[in-house]
Amino acid sequence: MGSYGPVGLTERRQLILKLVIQEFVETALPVASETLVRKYRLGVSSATVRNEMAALEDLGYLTHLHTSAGRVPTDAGYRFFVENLMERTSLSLAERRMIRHQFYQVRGELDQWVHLAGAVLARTAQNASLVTPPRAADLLRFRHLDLVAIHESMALLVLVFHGGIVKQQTLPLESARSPEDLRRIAARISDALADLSLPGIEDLLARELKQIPATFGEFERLVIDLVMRAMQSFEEQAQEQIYSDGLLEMLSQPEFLPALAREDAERAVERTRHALEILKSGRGLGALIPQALASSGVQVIIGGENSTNEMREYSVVLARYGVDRAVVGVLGVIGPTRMAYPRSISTVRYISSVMSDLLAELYNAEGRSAEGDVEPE
Amino acid sequence: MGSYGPVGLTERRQLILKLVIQEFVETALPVASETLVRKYRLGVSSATVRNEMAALEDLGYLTHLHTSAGRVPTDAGYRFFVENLMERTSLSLAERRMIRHQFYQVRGELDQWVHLAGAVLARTAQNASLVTPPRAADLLRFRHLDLVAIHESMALLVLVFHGGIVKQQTLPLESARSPEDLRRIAARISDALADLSLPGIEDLLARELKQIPATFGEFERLVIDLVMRAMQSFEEQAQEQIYSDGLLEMLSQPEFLPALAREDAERAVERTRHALEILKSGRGLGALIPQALASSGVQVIIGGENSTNEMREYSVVLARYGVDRAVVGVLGVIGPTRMAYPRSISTVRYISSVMSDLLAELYNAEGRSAEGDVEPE
DNA sequence: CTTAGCACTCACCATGAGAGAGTGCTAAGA
DNA sequence: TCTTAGCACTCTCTCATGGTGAGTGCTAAG
Repeated sequence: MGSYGPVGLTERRQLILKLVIQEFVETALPVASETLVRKYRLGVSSATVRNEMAALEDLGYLTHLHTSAGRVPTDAGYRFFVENLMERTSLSLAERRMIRHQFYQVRGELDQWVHLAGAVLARTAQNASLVTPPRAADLLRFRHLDLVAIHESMALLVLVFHGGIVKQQTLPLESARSPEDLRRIAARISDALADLSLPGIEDLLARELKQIPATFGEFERLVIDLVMRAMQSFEEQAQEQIYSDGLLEMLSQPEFLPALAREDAERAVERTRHALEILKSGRGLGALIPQALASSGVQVIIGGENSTNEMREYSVVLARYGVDRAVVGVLGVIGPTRMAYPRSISTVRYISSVMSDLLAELYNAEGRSAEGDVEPE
Repeated sequence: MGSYGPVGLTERRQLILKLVIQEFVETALPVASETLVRKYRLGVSSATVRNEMAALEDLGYLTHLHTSAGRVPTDAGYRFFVENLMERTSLSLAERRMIRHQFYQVRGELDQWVHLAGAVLARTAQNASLVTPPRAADLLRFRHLDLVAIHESMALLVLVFHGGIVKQQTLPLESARSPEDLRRIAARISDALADLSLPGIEDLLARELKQIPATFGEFERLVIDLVMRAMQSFEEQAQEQIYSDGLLEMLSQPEFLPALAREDAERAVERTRHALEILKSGRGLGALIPQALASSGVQVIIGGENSTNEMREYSVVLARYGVDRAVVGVLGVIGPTRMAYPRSISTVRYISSVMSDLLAELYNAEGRSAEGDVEPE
């Protein structure tokens, strides 16, 4: 009985904190001392539980909105729960199989991975999801380009970068050119720029300028210029790109449903708009991405721990995915602070590992999900 | 005074109907007889207006929710307004310039057009927008393919179809192949399949089978098979693809804001969820697309005119865009039946014409927006 | 055909009472 | 010293009530 936890909390208090959180996460209703005693056969009276709750409140782990309301966890309470009390679970075998299978079905279609990840995250964690597309770990590197004539005065420039990234761009033609001509030019430029990053291409051009018989003609220079501009703009917008899904799943949480939430229905509407704005604009989320890219492991940001005040009522569970030193991205779950953290965390961890495996195949390398302990199928 | 409108409505009744609709669209509040007299100096008493309103109600153009509430247009009322009363306006020159300019900035990036169209439609009409990507008018036609080695046992297959549609797909390699090898194979297949549709490719293969020295090796056959499968799945999912944007703009309409809408705030939440579901699932929208593709001109579907009951409270303004016999798509605006129809219609018409012009450049042809009367910049 | 006048209908709002849930405190018991 | 029964207290939620105001429908006179 006298055993103390990490922060001087008796075991019983830890148990009560844990139960309060579990109960609140499940019902979204403030939890009463009586409820705990009844539901979990605590073997003590509600008065005792009340005393313990009061202590937990003094310590900052719980609050209540008014005198006669049950207890609700604070951000600090959730934090303690996530770090010390929570049982680490995995997704069930059936769920993992199902998820693997879905990814297997689109394994050839690289551009579908991000969408699928977003959809699966959202459905599995019953919250909104965010996924950044896989990006070159350091600098974007050129792989290949192709020129396709559309008609006499217009061509399509197809760019392929490392990491399976494909971009398309139209290109006006001064004069008609034969397919063979275009093919030859494309091959020549592809070979010249192969595996170069943007600075690498700049170097190449600088060196090439000094040679008397110029390697590239005017048209080639135009194409290379377009390539560079595309790479430039791609790198600039790379950070901002956050794909998100599962708005509907998140809005099914009682926080957004006035029928269940006791408070005024207007609050629910405000929250909905707010959530929409956050997901659409990415404000408050953008700052989390570099942070998640820098650290390994699943990151949990709870409510007010967010840098922006806007995110005070939301928690975010993030992980990196990808292949080290080659291509990386971030994916995660966002929802109200009252979130099933164990499940969100295991979902994020698992999908991160699946995405990493997929990318590893592209790179012929070991996948590198955020956590070392990847669950195998 | 004795002049009669198309359906036996006196001119004064038509005027009153028009004013009720204008007023209701503006304020979202039921409009009272007194308000009309005061605001528009009708020169008659409110009692007279009430009599006229009662007549319009008998004719099915107006209703009111309860005895002591002002009048609200019915779907039939809106329909009559759109067909007979509404003044046809255009977007202002400044707006058109701005929009053209935005499209000009992404003119090279084909894949941005749809997003931009969605964003601009939504912002200009202050409602949600829907845009289907441009699709081949009849059958998808192959233009070109390219093979890029990623590593020894993996290649990227880049497919280019008519209409600037680009698809990517990974392709496992049985054995390592040199870039030249891949290039040669890609060129051979590209030439063989150029401009063919799916049935065309099937024909080609059937003919080719009869020749004793097979034109294509095993690997080539594999690639062609992938091409065919990609074309197949692309055509299958072509109809379903509806991009939508502007949810936030639509949710700014008073219908979704309990603060302004007098009714219960719960209704606002329900509506929000409902709108989300419609836009996300595309249920009720999918049916409208073929209809819009088939007819030229701006289509207006008002409330209950929608086939699905789900869409009873929404109106949709749609137009086709594209290049006849080559590539076409549909774009439009969706919002509550209480919608600024003239503005929505002119927005849809204008953006349809801009998109058509852009596509026409790709095709070296005349653009073909839904309406003949394209406003020039 | 128009309109002043007026009764009537309803939503809306503030008020207040009553019920119920849950706490905090106190004092007795182990 | 810890636990607990008992109880007062607090606060939300709900429901009923009556008053107010907006707006209509009707009637009868101009």
